[in-house]
Amino acid sequence: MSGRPREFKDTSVIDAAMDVFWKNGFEASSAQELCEQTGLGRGSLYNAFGSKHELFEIALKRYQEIGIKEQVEILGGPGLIKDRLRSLMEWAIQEDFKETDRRGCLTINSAIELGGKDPTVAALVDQHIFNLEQALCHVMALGQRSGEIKSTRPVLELARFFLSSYYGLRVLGKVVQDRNILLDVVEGTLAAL
Amino acid sequence: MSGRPREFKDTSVIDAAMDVFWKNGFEASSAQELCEQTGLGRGSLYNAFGSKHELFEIALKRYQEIGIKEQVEILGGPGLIKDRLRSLMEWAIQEDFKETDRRGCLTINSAIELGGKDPTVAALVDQHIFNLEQALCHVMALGQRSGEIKSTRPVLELARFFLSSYYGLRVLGKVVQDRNILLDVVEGTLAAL
DNA sequence: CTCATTATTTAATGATCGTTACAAAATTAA
DNA sequence: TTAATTTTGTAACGATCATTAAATAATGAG
Repeated sequence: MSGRPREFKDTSVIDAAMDVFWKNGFEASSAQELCEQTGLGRGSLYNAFGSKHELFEIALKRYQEIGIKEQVEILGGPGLIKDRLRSLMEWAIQEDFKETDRRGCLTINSAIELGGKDPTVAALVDQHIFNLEQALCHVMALGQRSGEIKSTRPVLELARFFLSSYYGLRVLGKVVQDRNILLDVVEGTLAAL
Repeated sequence: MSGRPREFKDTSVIDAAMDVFWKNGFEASSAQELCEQTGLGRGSLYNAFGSKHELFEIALKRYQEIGIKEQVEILGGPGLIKDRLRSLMEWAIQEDFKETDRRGCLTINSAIELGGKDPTVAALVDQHIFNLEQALCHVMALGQRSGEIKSTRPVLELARFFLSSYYGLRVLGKVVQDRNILLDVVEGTLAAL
């Protein structure tokens, strides 16, 4: 049965690969850089993960798991509903301005780069969007109940509307240098709820 | 002075190149496909445009010129302000669902793929965003004056907020298969103004 | 120890990448 | 017609692409 044991932890390799794809995108990430950053030889990497695309899928899944957890945590935190939604957007802004190379959101990056031609990636993103939509529905419902969020609109519409604005924010965060633009988006979005 | 005359129209070559970049993205567009779709030989293409990247910049500029013209035209059309804004979003949805391969918006695609690492492209996108923001400011001001748009918020904030939601819509249009999601975004956004 | 199994390392695969060199063709100026 | 200039077509450039083949190393089972 079991032969030579692996010399690496799957999780840390995937995290390293995730960073590479996050920084470069899928096409611009070479097997060489993947090997350098993960510390694996070519043979090991392909033996363990099959192909660049399969590794990408795994990395994207990991990113989404981490991301949805963080986001749900922010949305489920203490305080007013609108403050939680604000925290989510401010967290995104901080993410985008953290590093000089503007990595953005890997899910959105993947949706744009591959979503139109890669059904597997499209499905992954679609599912993630659904999960975020669900979490947002939950908070919107809470907000409506407490009177913090207007009840003139269905929660699903509110959730989807917020989601769209949030994703637009992350697109803008990729290129815009004037942070005030992003802050206006936050204020405008919250004022709409 | 002038030697052998060119056998092609610059505009049609740029349009063809634009389609290639739009469909594939920058990295995934090869010089070979560019030659095939433009009809030019490698020599001619490089002699005329210098490099793949320069050609891309030109194609992106052309796309933005056409796009901003269409968008301004929609925003400056007849009818209620909110109907014009709705038309803009519906136009985007129709664009995204027109073809099976979901090309999305070339400006956003470029922002995501290159914006974080390519200052030239980032500046191009930034400028385009500014132009759209200006156009939206103008319409928002009109709407406030006529009472169609709420006056409790500054026009710049409203414009930026709408822009963000609009860009988010285009991201969602890349992967989402349920058109109702996009329609909810439209309704939610308009209801917020 | 021996054997089967799995991982690692290294080198190499054919393909394709963006770009260029070069000669032939087509034009204008003299 | 000749010279200068620019475009075109073709062939090739070295580099890099993702992937794999093959040999070696390390483990557990019998």
